[in-house]
Amino acid sequence: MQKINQSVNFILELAKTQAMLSRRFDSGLGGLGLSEFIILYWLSVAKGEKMRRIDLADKVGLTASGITRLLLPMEKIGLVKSGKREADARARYVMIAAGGKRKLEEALERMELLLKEIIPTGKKEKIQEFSKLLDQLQAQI
Amino acid sequence: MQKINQSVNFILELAKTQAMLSRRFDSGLGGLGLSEFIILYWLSVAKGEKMRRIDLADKVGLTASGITRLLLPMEKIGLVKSGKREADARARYVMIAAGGKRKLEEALERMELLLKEIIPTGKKEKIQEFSKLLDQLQAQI
DNA sequence: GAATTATACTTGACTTATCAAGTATAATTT
DNA sequence: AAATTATACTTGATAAGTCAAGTATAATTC
Repeated sequence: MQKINQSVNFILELAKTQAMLSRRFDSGLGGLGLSEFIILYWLSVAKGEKMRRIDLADKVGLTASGITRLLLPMEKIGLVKSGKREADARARYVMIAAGGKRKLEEALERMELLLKEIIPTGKKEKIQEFSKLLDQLQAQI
Repeated sequence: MQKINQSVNFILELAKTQAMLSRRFDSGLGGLGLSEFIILYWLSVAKGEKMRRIDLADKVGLTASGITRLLLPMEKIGLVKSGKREADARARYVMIAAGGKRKLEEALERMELLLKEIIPTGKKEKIQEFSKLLDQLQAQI
């Protein structure tokens, strides 16, 4: 099974990095899982601090079903709340709740600290460049 | 929750890309999940085509427990097989089985096709550079 | 060489997602 | 305006992992 394609190698690296990072963040964000963090972040920057579930799924990269499942316990413990949508009865808004804002702010600080240890200072520019590349890849998946 | 740190943004992009990619690969590799593919790949390039579970876990980026759980059904359907290790009775070898080799080869072809659609031809060099950076990040996690 | 500590692996209980199918509403076609 | 198709969301069944704790063996320390 000899020489490996560079693109395939990239997938291996990406998968490994993500597996390691999500484990690290799941246990280092003050009780917030990485996915919960990401959801709260997108809600916090959304116009009116609310989004349709489907748009949230799109931002996060998960399925609508996955979002439903993640939001359920988050709503139960007061991180988010739900609201109807007048214009379209199929959709429901999700909003970040007060508890979610507090948790997010705390988690953001912790994440920045962790990232300081993980990402070498000199690589900041490369990181930004790669974020753009990832964006382009997403468009093709 | 204003402006976002570039490193944090990178994490969001990475998580999203990985979520999208693994969904795509899970359903596009001829019945092999992405993690199964990765496991088979590492076994296929290992010296003697066998590895200790712990070394496999390290290569893949998952926990030993996760590897145990993944290998169980893979062994049952003939993708891998297990062997003892004479020198150390704590460890067990995993080996790629004939069925695993066939599946891997097929999956590798499919993945290369998918990646041709996803990764722009001009970005090959960037991708390689990115892989190296990911390697460096892993060392800090 | 006995006791301690470390390593390799597995297991129970649980979480985080997936897919396929179902429900309800909205938009489009005829 | 009735029928069809598309969208937004949820649900049942299941997969893919995690962590904490347990078992067995190996290595180290005293």
